Amino acid sequence: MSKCEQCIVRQFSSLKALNKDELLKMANCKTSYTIKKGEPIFEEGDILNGVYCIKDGVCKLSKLSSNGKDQIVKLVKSGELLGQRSMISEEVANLSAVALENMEVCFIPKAEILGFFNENNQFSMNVMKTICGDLKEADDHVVSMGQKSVKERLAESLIYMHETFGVKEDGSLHVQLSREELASMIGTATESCIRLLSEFHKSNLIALDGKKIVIKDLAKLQRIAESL
Amino acid sequence: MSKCEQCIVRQFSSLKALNKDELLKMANCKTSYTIKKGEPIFEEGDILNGVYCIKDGVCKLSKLSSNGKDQIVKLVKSGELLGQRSMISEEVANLSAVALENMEVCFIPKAEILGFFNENNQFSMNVMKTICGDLKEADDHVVSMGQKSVKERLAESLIYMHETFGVKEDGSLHVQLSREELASMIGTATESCIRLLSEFHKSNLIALDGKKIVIKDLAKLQRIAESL
DNA sequence: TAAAAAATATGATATATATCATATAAAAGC
DNA sequence: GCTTTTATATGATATATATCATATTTTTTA
Repeated sequence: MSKCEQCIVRQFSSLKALNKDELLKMANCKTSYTIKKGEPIFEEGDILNGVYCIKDGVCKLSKLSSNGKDQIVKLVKSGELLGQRSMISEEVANLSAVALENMEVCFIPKAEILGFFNENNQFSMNVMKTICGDLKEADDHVVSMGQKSVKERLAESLIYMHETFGVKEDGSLHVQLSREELASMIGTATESCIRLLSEFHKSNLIALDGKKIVIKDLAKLQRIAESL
Repeated sequence: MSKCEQCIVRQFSSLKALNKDELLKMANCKTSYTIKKGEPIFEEGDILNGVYCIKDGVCKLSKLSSNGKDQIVKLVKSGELLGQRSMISEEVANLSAVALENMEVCFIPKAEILGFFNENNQFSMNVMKTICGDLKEADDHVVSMGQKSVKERLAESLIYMHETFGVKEDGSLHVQLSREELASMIGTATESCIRLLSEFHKSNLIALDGKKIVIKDLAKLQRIAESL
């Protein structure tokens, strides 16, 4: 069993506040497992009796709207924690988490986390700051959705993926979404999304090769995203 | 100076966890003031050196989009706290807060709140739960904005105002927004908002009298909001 | 590897929504 | 109380986006 000490999640998440003892305790109660591309980590409505540490891979957080379609709310990458909100609110999950690539995650039981809350003030503070950051992002997301056109939102999403998850050796976005998923992130019809991608391609803003997307003119995309 | 003990904010917010001593300390360092309809409590970019308790009145939280238009993100009523997120994140305000009616608020300095964080675990936990609740609301808001039509969102907003802020003696919504504000909450053009209100009026779902809106058929509005 | 299924792409068309114009009504200022 | 300004309302039109249809490509499965 690995000791959590060198884990990427520890370096990037609230867990960096934990001391050696706490890490050891955590290592002893965690469960590690792998999740294949396309499989859920949890689904909306599930009771989460703890949090998930993402050791490797990217997943999408989405919610089913009453019109029967999914809206992707956020993408989450390795180093982050999942399920904190539901655990703290003592509510079932509000969003579903589905793997976009093969993933490695660890599950840490609620009791353990609550223990850290009581004993480690810095850890509590870190969690609080993370959730505050999520809230700010979500508010900004609402503003985009309310005020920007689909084209602007597509440009914005491409930039977001570029900046947050980076590119592969060949320069293509690391996160590969299907056109349907990209549309469900932007809040538009799949066909509209495809059409706008073609348009960006024709204007030489991006290159397309199957699911691969290469951003060729970040500056111009940025101007589009900012309604300029 | 009032002692905070009987204050409505204490009854409804995270502050309910404070004991008599803490309330007294708070009463001694708070500043109360009134804010007239249309005036800001704070604006995005402001440094907030504390939190605001809303004793009376309703305000809107909004953010300026790059297209030059405001998006209203949330409405906040008496009994709630404002500015917690910015204070915890140690960032400038992400949203502007503007009074929709005459308001009475108290300002509590940051140092005081941080003191409660350290000494009163229940208070910290309450704040955390509040912010988690806000995050859930914001995520749900993103889903609405992405998946619902303007008509559905208008129905949804009317229901939200009805349920959250209630009605006056004459049955009209307690919160009165201008058509422009309502549009900026839904994320649409003012004219579109006006047209849809007229349509709801003609279909006998609502009654209109100047800024007053009376919901006449909540069930049917609910069905519209749910895309049914 | 062939066949079937799913994803991507694009055209034609319908619909929702934005924009511009203008009229009327309400509110604010003098 | 009258004038000016601002908000509301509605029509005409333009534009963005959704929907439906169908072709093509890619992926999956047998």
